[in-house]
Amino acid sequence: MQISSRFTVAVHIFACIAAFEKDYKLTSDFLAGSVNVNPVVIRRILQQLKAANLITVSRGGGGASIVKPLNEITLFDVYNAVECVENGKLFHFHENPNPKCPVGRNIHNALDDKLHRIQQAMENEMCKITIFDIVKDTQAYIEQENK
Amino acid sequence: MQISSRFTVAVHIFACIAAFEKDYKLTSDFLAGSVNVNPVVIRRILQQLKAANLITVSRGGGGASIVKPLNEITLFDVYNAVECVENGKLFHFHENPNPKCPVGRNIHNALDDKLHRIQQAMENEMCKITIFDIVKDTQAYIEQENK
DNA sequence: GCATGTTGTAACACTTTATCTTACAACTGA
DNA sequence: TCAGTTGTAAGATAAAGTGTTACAACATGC
Repeated sequence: MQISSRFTVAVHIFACIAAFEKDYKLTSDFLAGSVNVNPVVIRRILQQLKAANLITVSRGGGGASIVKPLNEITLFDVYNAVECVENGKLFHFHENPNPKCPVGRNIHNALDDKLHRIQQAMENEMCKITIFDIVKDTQAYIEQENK
Repeated sequence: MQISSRFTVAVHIFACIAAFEKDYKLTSDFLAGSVNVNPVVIRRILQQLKAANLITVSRGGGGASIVKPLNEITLFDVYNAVECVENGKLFHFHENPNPKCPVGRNIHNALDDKLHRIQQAMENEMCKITIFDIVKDTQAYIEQENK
């Protein structure tokens, strides 16, 4: 199964805030319009990003804003914030290998470190990419349109 | 969401075949006993591994066997064979960003290559690990038990 | 203080996917 | 021919993702 679209939606939200914070109030309705999902979906993700100390959301008044420099927020931070995988484990290991079978009771030992290495490789790459990179490239594509 | 347990089950199957092929006939029932799932689940995975030319399954007679040297089968081969993600895309991108919004119509452009890099990092690591590594380590753990 | 707009969150519906299970025809080797 | 096994369909169940409605809590401007 794929990694939940919450992740790409969250990145989209950051890109929107960065692009429009000077000109608009970034309400869940506004963001929902750009992402094209229900505002409640946006609010739920905003809550997760807020819990991870990546953004603030103004109750009552409305609007979200980013609390750190864009180049200090990595895709891994966002990925973690929106909890795309259970317990941080990318792979779902079959639950009950047979302990009476020599292979069954040792497959976890033999495989776990390798699965972990694979996951690490992915997460390392996520750490290398920041929201700033996304915002910069998005702007570049937008400017390219205006030529 | 996590990557389907079909993947770890498939690896478990390889470990079993390698460990027991001299002493037992590797039927779906036997494998199901070690993995601790329904034999039909095993058969379906065996079909996928067979379609990827990694194993053969004897109809009628029964039993599965591996068709290549263990060190020529990577975890990536297995992962691909059991189709853990749709269209080979690890990330589920939200379907309909708003084309009327500058960010909405460019977020795909700005993000796709980065998601691809992340996926590549993971797949590269998978390519580095072979079934031989798993089998070897499993045997090591089994021998350790007998001390 | 009140009206207005917004957030935070619960509740529920719907869809999709994974996983499990039963059943049985097709096949193979003894 | 028989016994054991595979291949596969069909349906059950469970879990997660996603969409939607509703509404209390809250902040701000007037």
